[in-house]
Amino acid sequence: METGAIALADLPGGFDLQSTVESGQTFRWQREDDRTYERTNAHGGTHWYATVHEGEVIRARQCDGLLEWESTTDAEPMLVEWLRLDDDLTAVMDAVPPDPLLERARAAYPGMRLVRDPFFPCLMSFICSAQMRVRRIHRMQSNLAREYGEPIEFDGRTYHTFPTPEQLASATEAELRDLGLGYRAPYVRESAAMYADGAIGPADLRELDYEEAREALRAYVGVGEKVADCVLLFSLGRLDAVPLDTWIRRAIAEHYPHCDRGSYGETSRAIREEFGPYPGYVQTYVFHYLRE
DNA sequence: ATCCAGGATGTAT
DNA sequence: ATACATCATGGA
Repeated sequence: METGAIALADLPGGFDLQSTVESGQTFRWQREDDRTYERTNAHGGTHWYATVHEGEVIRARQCDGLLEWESTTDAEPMLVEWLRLDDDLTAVMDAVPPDPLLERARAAYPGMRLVRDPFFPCLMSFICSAQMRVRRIHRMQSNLAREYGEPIEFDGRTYHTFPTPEQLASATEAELRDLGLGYRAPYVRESAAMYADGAIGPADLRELDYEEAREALRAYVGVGEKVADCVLLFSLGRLDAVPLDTWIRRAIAEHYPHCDRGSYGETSRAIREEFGPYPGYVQTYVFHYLRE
């Protein structure tokens, strides 16, 4: 086992592990007490979380100004990438427009960062997210990993990789429905097969501008404008993407009715101007704030 | 029981 | 382009 710690005091804007990995951006981190996304009375902040990527297990917790980690490999570069520890969060926060709702949301979770999740698990997660509650989306991804991923032993516990596109494409619709995916089962199967078969991926998407990329992602089954925005924001680092989900639409109706332009595309443009130079960050703070 | 959840799809207009 | 019904499932 390799271990290490990242000093958080040096990070501009700080960091908060719990809100970052339990704010509905990523569904591949598991609390070691198996209570991820459950409402708890605990103060939070010192839980161990675990994730698996490319066959490597990483456990991390935040304690005394450190992000401590234990892993099958040197986890520091992965943590920096996945948790966007390279973002200047101070600059992001300073740029939040002086608006009551936005400032309340920003102040509610100091140190919360966007994530930079791997493309395929992110795509599958948000295909599953349609008309689902956050905790259930997380449960669905855990079910997929347990049933179709590869088990890895680490420090006396069994972890699972997220299934490869081929592994998910080989599942039957009935099997996926048994995991609680409901009508999203064929979407997951079909889109996994598409990606395994060479459909558009991160490298291609990086060459497109934001709205082109959003449109291109809709080629996947079960991916509309909103899910595409989630993948662009939480995986591809398009910080201008603003997923218009039920919570944000509610906020628009209540606080920014002038931004409701009828269509998704036009409302998106209007709200991106309202949210300032880092609209994706602001969206995620508002979402987490309203949902809690 | 009834309603709702990080919506997308197919169909009709 | 826009409006509408329909799609599973679990939790409150």
